[in-house]
Amino acid sequence: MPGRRRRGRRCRARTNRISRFIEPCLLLLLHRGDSHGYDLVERLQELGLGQQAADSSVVYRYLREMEDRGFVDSAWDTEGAGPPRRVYQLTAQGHEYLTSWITGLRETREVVDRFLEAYDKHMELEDHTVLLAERAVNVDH
Amino acid sequence: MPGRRRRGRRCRARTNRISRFIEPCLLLLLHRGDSHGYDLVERLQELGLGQQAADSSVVYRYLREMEDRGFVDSAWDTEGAGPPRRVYQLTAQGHEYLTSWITGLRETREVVDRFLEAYDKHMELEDHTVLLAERAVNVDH
DNA sequence: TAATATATGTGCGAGTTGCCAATAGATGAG
DNA sequence: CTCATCTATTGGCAACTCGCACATATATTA
Repeated sequence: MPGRRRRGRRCRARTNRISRFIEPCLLLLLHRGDSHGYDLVERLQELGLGQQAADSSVVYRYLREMEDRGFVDSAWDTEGAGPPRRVYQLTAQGHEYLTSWITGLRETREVVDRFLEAYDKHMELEDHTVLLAERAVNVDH
Repeated sequence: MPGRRRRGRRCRARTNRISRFIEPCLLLLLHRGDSHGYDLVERLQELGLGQQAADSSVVYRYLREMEDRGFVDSAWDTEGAGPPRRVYQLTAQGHEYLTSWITGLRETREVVDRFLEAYDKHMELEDHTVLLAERAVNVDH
């Protein structure tokens, strides 16, 4: 038999597992109009991505990464109140990237749907079997 | 203005981003009946998680981790042909864990649904505006 | 005996992400 | 004026994830 094992219990992951989903959300918000990071953090909640607030550092990081990849442009806005804002604008490439995210999400939804259906069907069958078994017992007595 | 930036372009992630989804798939398969890793790798494809094969090392890793967490039990099967198999069996805790995964996935589906609807609605409105604008131009001329 | 299929496992390196701290301008209270 | 606070952006780190390549071992077949 292959190698032994049994390792120490690790502390469970605290990962959100949805934060990559922030990317298309940001792209959609920017498609509705130019905006800066701090504002986007707040507007992400309205989009309702699981009702929990997105971490701001994550949002800023995605914005910078997307700029590096050419999906958004940025410019400093020193007008208006408060410290200067870096205002982001969607590029043509960013728009394409958003549509590719959309197709990807539609596929994801189908995969999840298929899985949930498989689960429901399996559980239904099991219930049915259990019912039949119980009925059989009742008939026997 | 806060700190400078502009970092080197990184090579894009090759992560599947769905592989955590392997976990509930394995649990469902084990709910249908005891099985060993090599077999589960193949049956994962039938469950259709994006048509691409799951990496076997990932599957084995999840199985071991789930055993550490008490969601499955394992026993060596030296009967039958070929090298010995570690046969996994779902525990009561594993069953609970599966149902918690199911509720989580239903939520995920709703979040994705809401997002796709928001996208469609936004794009519809935009098309409409563009149509109106074009019509206005036609009327003007 | 050597190649192949079955079956399980380890190690590594690159990538991801939540949390916390640093920076800095604007604003309002005392 | 000075200090606290709000707005706004960014950097760093430690923990975790995951695909890939490889190691191991048994059974089957050529």
